[in-house]
Amino acid sequence: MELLINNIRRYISLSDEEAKEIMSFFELNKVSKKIMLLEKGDESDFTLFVSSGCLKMYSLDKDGIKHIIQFASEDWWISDLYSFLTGNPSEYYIESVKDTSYLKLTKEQREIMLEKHPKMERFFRIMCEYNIIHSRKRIVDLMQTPAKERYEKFCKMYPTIVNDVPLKHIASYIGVTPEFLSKLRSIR
Amino acid sequence: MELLINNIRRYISLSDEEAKEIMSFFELNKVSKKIMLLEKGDESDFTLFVSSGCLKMYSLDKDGIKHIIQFASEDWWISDLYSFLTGNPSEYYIESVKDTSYLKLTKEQREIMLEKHPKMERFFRIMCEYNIIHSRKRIVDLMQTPAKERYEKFCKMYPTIVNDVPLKHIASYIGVTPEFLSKLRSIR
DNA sequence: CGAAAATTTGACATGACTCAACTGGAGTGG
DNA sequence: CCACTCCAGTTGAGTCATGTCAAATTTTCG
Repeated sequence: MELLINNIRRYISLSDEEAKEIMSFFELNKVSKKIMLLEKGDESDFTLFVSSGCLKMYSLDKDGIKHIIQFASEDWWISDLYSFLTGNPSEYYIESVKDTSYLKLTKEQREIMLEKHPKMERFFRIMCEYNIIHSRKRIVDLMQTPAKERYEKFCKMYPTIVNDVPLKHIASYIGVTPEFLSKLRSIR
Repeated sequence: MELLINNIRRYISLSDEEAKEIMSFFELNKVSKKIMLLEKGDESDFTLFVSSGCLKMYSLDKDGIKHIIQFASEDWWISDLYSFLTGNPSEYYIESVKDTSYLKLTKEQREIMLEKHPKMERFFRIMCEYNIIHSRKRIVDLMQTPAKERYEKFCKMYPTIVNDVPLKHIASYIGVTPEFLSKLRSIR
């Protein structure tokens, strides 16, 4: 897919030849909405790149309440790195929010790819670095920003996702109950 | 320093020759407590590896309240990746909590090092991946774990740091006011 | 020892949650 | 195409976790 190659080229340069080879490590898949791609307890031996649609990753707490860790819509990567790296069973779930097509890179394929294309180490390194920046901002927000502002920020930052997912998912992502988010919205 | 080399060897293998060369990109520094290593507004063009002592990274909100993003004691890395990567002025502060010695790797030196030792791409990639895992756990905790438990987890996870820093810093890290943490502790 | 900082304590305020009831669409099946 | 169900979303009353502010106490350290 064009989209993936452009995504990679944002951080490193690739010849057309290389691009084609790299693509060959990925497998294209399509799912309809509400399909589980990863269940808690499974080993997450893959990383996904969403080419259209939207996925969500979440955990369930002891009361069975969902906490959304990440959305991934078009042009985003998503995986349970913990399980992916350590081989331990996953703590999280990954599920489609709408009809979605994605490219799948298995752990095994990634190792082979990194072996053959050490450039890609650089790509994944940089991608991770940006991910860390993002995670840190989110941590700071959870600590120092009131819920109402978190919601407004979310809407500004992810206008696409706001249209793709039900409100209660957004509530979960920003860390409040759906009822409370509803009240926040009505106040404005 | 031995410590740094062992830290790197946790993820990739290095010959003694390589280890020596890699060390040469770092600069050893020592500071006493309460010294600012990075101020908001500066460009953070370095990454630090703490070889003894303890550093903290924090943001200040509009009311001037500190929110600790990360501690780094012996054998930890710390940097404001955002500023380090983008060259934009930093949003954060880095300050020593006690007398500390650390190894400094500048952006420039890192680029040269990565050029000469592409292996290190792999090291930084893996380090970042583990960092992301950790950040995600912290996000989930902030969302789904009550403050008391967060405190208990912190004590278990970072017994060293508990002794190194005042309580109010821990309160800040787990995302509560010092007064409230104090009450939590007295309840037990 | 004495000043400054860290920690504790208490009274009170508030943001966010719980639970239950209600509303309004979006399917679904007859 | 209607009746029915099932969610998502809203609303309200009451509660709980955590914050605020101010003061008292303890610890740290020059």
